[in-house]
Amino acid sequence: MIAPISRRQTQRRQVELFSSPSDAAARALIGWTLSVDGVGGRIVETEAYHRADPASHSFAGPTRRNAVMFGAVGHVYVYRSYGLHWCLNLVCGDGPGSAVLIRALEPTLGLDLMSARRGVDDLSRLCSGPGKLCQALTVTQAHNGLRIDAPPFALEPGADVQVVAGPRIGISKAVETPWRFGEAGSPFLSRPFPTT
DNA sequence: GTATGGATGGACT
DNA sequence: GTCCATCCATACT
Repeated sequence: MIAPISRRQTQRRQVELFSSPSDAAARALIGWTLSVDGVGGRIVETEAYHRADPASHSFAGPTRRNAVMFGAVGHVYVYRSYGLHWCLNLVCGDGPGSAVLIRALEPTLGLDLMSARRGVDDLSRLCSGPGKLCQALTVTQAHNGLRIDAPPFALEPGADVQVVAGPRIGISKAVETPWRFGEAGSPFLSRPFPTT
């Protein structure tokens, strides 16, 4: 059993993470534990976006919808997708307009609550997609702009894991930029990574 | 003012 | 594999 790291250590690692370029941050986030009101799990899949990226919401400059992306790092940007689902991003990067989309979690905290919210028992389908994990953690527009290092959110570093990269999902521009990251072999991904 | 399309998920064939 | 539910920022007219 590994001793829990100190709060100070956690803060130091968060600051380092938030200020990294979004692709490095997206890769580094794999293995961290994210929770909302004590419910959540290990991050196993992310995608990076940044200001000069045609696939990014921030590409066209600041708007009311994406304003959080141009604000302070360490805050969450929540947006509605296809009029139906919510997607959770962590603002982080070496310049304004960068963020990391949290795409999948390995459920570890509050399993019963997440199952009930999702109406699904299968752990591998509980948080295996950006819209699913928001439903499981009850993340909505109301969370847009909140800090990820303060309640109801919590973000804790985890052990290093083997990370694989691939093309991002569901975008029509910059399709080949390999800025989707995931834990190698995890059964909790939204989709498998292409085998290279 | 109207048109459009997207960082999706689930139900269905 | 296909289809559809249904919101909102943006790009037009």
